[in-house]
Amino acid sequence: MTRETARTPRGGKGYESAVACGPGRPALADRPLLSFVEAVKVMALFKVLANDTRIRLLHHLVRSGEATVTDLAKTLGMKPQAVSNQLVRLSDTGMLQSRREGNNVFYRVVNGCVSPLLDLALCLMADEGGGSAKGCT
Amino acid sequence: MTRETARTPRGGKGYESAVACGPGRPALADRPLLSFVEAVKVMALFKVLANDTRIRLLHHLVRSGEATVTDLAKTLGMKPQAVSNQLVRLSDTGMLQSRREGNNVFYRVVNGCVSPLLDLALCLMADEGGGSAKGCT
DNA sequence: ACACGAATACACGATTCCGTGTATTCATTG
DNA sequence: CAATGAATACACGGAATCGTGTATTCGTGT
Repeated sequence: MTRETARTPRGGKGYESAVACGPGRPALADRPLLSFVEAVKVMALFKVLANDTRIRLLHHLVRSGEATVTDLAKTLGMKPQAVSNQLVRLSDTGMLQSRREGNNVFYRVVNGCVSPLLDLALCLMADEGGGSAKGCT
Repeated sequence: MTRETARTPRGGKGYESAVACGPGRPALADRPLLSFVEAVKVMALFKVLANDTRIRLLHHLVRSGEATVTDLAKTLGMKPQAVSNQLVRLSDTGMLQSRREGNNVFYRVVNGCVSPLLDLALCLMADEGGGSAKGCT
């Protein structure tokens, strides 16, 4: 309780959420502090994204719309087993969905948050290397 | 229960980036496929976020603007060593910045992407638990 | 100089994760 | 039915991660 000043007029204090995520969602800064279980949930989400293979899979799927396991395996230069493992993992989070057509299984992105999230990540990544004026918005 | 209809009118093909991340940035779907090193960089970023302690630290800092190590440690109910470790880790990515005042060290968020990223994560998390209509945008 | 608290640095034990290799299931074709 | 190819299930070895405990640095006050 030394200095409560600062109070940083950063964007998003009193605003609504920057991302259009349903109507009337309060801004992040106005939400009550994340509970432990909420934090664990968010952690689980980021944990799924914390893997270069899964990131490349997601980006390829965002670009192509749909792809089979072998197609993805060839594109990434990996074995189908490894790719399938990661695809299952991505499906468990609700980001992906599979569709069987004959002998092949097509995967596609079914959650609209995935693309913005990747975009924002690239954004933040660019800022790191950038100079002083950080912040994407 | 494979929903085969769909054919998903994937948003963001030909658009600019959904996140205002500098002018003229192409949409994610229009970018060339992520190279290996790019994917590794993004992975490193998500890896830092893939921890409940760091997430709660970030959220608390987004809310309070600035806080000391002991303050954060008390808020999270953890030892100062653990909190300091995670704060250093967050600082290495350029999300946080430290400022010394007397005996205490204040940390604060210095990258504008952090808040939207957390917001979007909560968003996606809500969708998972939600029913059928997935997608935040 | 000395003591005290805040913050950090470092090594250790337990846990988790990822790709590989092997085996199994599913669908098509001869 | 046998055979092939696609996809998945499962256990294994190597690597990374996290909080703890101990020791050290930094700043202040007596």
